[in-house]
Amino acid sequence: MATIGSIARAARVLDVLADRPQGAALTDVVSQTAFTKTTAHRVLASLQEINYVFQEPATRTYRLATRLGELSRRASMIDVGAMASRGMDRLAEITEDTVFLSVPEGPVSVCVARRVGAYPIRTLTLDRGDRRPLGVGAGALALYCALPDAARQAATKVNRLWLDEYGFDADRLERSHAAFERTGYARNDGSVVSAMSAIALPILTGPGHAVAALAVGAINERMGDDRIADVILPALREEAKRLAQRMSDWEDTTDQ
Amino acid sequence: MATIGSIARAARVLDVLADRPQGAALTDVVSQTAFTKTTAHRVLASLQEINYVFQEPATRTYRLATRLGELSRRASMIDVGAMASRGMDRLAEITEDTVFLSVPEGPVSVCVARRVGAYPIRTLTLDRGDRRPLGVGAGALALYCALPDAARQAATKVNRLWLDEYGFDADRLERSHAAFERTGYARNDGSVVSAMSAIALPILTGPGHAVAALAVGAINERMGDDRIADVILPALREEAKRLAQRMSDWEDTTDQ
DNA sequence: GACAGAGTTCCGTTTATCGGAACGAACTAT
DNA sequence: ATAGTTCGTTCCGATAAACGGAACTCTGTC
Repeated sequence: MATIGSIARAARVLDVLADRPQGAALTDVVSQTAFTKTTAHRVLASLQEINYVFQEPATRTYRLATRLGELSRRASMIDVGAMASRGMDRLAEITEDTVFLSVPEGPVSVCVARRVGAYPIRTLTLDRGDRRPLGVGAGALALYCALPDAARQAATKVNRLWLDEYGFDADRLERSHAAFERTGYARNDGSVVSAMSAIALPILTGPGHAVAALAVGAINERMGDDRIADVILPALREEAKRLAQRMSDWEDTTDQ
Repeated sequence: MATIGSIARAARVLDVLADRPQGAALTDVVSQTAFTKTTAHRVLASLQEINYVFQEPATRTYRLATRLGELSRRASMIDVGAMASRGMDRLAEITEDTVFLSVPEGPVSVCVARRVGAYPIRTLTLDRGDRRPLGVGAGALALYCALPDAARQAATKVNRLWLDEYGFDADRLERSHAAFERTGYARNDGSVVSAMSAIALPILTGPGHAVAALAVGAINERMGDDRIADVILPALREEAKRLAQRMSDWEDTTDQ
C-alpha cells in the first residue's frame, strides 16, 4: 500500500515532541527517531513552515505549536463523536430523554455531541461546544470521578473560582465522588438547572483514563430511583461498555 | 529553505477534514486542494497508516482520527483559549469593545481567541490564527515586553524583515517597552490600523514567562486616557490576574 | 444492462527527497 | 585568550521515492 515516507517521519517527530512539553532539541529528536541529523532538521523545518511546530529562539528547542493543538482538539471531538454516534441514538431512542457526550480537556469538560429523545419536554442544558469545570453536571462529574485522587484535587484547585459561580466547592465534589464510588454512576440532581437531573458514566480505556462521559438527562419526574434503575442505568451501562470497548480496541490498534 | 512538500500536502488535507466533522469524500478533498485524485488518495492512505485519519468503511468517507486527537493531550497542551473563555466574555461585556487573546510561539504572537462587545463599531484587527511579529499590536507588544532583555533583542533581530513590513524597528519597540515599564500595560495607538488602538497585559505564570496576552481594542474615540484608566484597565487587570492564577495553578499540576 | 461517478491500483518518468560532508556558532575547559 | 567539543544549519550530487495519467473495480442509477 505505497505510502508516503515523509508523512510517517513527520508523525514520528511529532510524537517525540508530544512527549516533551518543555521542548526537544534537534539532537533529542535524532536520538529518539534514529533519523539522520539532516532528515530530522528538514522534517522539523517543514513542520515549522506549516506552524505545527515552532522553535524557541533562545534555546533552539522545538515544541508543538497551537495550530496543531487546535487540529488535535477538533480531531478528538470528531472522532469520539463518530464512535459514539450510534450508541447515543440508541440511548435517546430507549430512554426518550436527552443524551450528552462530553470529553475532558485538562480541568474542563467539553460537550461534543447531543441527542434528543422523543419525550416532549426537552432538557437541553448543554450545547455542543459548551464547557464546564470538571464536576459540574453529570457528564463532567463522571469525568471528574474517573480521575486519580491527585488529579481530582488539582482540577478542583484550578477551577476554584469557576466552581464558585455554580455554588460548588471541594467538599461537595468529594461527596459526589463518594456517591459515585458507592453507586457506580455520577448523578446530578438539579444543581445546575433545578427542575432536571442527569446520570452519567465515564468511558474508560484504562484505569484512571476516561476518554469521555456519556450522560442521560431529563426532568426530575422522569429521574426517579425506580426509572433510573430499571430503564436508564441498564441502557447507559450497555452503551458505555460498548463505547469503551470500541475506543480501547481502537487505541490498541494505534499503539502497536 | 528546502521544505518537504508531502508534509505540506498532508497538512492541507488535514485542514479539509477538520472542516468536515461528518467526514469528507476523496472527491471533496480533491476539489478543495486541487491535488490529483491519485495524490489525494496517496496522502490519505499515508495519514491512515499513521492513524491520523480514519476511513468509514461503509461510506468510504475520511475523517480525523483519535491518534491525532491524543497529540495535544499527551503534550499536555492546555487550551488557553478555553481557560480564558469566560474572562474574555466578561471583558467584552464590560468594555463593549473587542477582546483578543494571543499566545507567544517563539518570536511570533498568535491570536487564539477573540470576543466582540456590544458597541456597533467593531475593531477586528486580528482573526483567530493570525500571526504577528512580537511587538506589533497591543497583545504582541505585551508579550514582547514581558520577555527578558536578551530575548527581546533576539526576537527583534529574528523578525527584522517582518517588522519592516509594518514600519517597525528596534528603536520603536524599545520606546514602547519603556512606556510599558512606566505604565504597566502595553499600548498600541494606530500603528497597525490608524483609527484604532488597544491596550494589553501579559499573563505571567512566572517572572519573564508570559503564557499569553489579553488585549482590549476599540476605535480611538473610545480609547482616551480617562476611559482606559476608569473602565478598561481595571477590568483588564482583574481578568488578567484571574487567568494568570488559573494558568499557574495548572502548570503546577502538570509540570512534574 | 449499460452508464456514470467514485475509489483504488499500476507503472514508467522525473523530480523532489535523502544523507554525507562541510560550515558556523555557542560553550567549556585549559 | 584559544583550542576543542558539541550542536545546529546549509550545500549538493546520487538516487530512491513520490508523482500523475491511465486502467480497473465497484456501486448505484436510469
